[in-house]
Amino acid sequence: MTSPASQPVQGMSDLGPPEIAAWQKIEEKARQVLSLYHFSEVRTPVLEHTSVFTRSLGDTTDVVQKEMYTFEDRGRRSLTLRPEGTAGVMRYVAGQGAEALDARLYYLGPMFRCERPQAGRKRQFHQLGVEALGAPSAAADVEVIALQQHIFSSWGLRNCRVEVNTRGTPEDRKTVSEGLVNALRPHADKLCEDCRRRLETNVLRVLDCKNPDCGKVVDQLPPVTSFMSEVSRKYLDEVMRLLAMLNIPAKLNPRLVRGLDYYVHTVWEVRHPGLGAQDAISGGGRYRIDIGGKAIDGVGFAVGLERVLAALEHDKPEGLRAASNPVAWIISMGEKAMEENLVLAQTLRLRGIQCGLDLAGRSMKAQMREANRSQAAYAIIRGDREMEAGVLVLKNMVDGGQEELELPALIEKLVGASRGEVAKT
RNA sequence: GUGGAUGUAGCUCAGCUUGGCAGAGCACCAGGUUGUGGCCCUGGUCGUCGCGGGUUCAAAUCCCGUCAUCCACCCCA
Repeated sequence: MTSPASQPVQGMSDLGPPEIAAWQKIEEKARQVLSLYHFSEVRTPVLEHTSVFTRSLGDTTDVVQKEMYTFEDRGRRSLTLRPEGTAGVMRYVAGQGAEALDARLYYLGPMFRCERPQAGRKRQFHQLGVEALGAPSAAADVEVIALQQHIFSSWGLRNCRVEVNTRGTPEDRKTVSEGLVNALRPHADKLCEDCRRRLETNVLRVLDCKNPDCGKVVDQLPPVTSFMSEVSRKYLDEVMRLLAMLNIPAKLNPRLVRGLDYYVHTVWEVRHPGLGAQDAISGGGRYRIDIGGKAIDGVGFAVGLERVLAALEHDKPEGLRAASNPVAWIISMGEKAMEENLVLAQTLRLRGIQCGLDLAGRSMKAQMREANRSQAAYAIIRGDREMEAGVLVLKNMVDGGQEELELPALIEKLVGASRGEVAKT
């Protein structure tokens, strides 16, 4: 069953017919909402020059340092399987004309990170990402957060809320980290081992340490925004005010930290309870990325689709798993009838009626059982007996009633039933 | 990268402590019902016990290695 040759690579998995229906459903719903907000899809390659990521994500981030699938191709170029979507989209935008600098784009596809797999963390996983380019404004950030929430509610996602924070301007970074280090150093003895290391490498990470002792120290600190410029504080206030105006339930979380270097001003994250340790289903923020000599401003977010599906499993999948059932299942008795029924199936399908049939010559009972399993609304029975009489038996699989019809009448009836099905959904 | 748990039929799992014929439920197939599904009854099929090696008269069971999955850390979507 699980010989190495029959398994996918570690942390990667197949999506078969049982799972795929839900995937297609959430993709379709997301696309509908995205078009309401006038966003267009972009598809960039899965493989990029490594520098695309090292430059925009930051050389020292964990994603770049220890999670990327990087290798040399035959021309000895360093290539990397994309660990996230923004960098590639920015490379694309930089190659376009100036008018692309206010594009509204989204992408959907597999991302790769070579981490130790666990629940909610695959080595190949899928993200839906949105990038709204253009000069910074709180209103633009809020519009994108509103879009995100709109997509979530189209999926029927409940029990999740947005946490918002700010990273300030690029100029703020230095004062923030100096300020934090100075404020924390006197309490270094109360911090965990990891946080003492973070004091030197990445102070911001001390803020969201899960260790309760570190939390106590952090709670005593002056707010991070106090190390920032007036501009940054105003920007954050504006974002919170507009979110309230749009009735978007968002919580200011001064301890929220986002890992990638390109973020400025607004950052946010969405968590879902009941997902275990990997509970962030979406993360985003405003960014400024320098690429190809251009500085690109934008705001965006990325949603982890595997985690969304896990969250939906937890909430209530209502409506998301409905696979389309055939309208009719055709049952044949005898070889001659089976051939005629193959023709019938083709006729029905060309008329847009979804149907199935058994071509293996199995017993009536077996074929009926299959019809039942397929959840078809009707069974059509035609054997040699019906062939002689020039009729077909149409059986209603719900109430069990059946009638004999000639071919044209049967087709018309099924066309009607098929339309009814479509109208209902 | 660190620490822990698990891997037996298509699925969910028992059996492992103390080595002795490979099991249950669900699913699937057939019959009960000569051409009528779902419910019920009866019967049946399906296993390199994750993989490789070792110990032993004998290994699903004990030992070593390996691969994979899960949980937590780290980090992230």
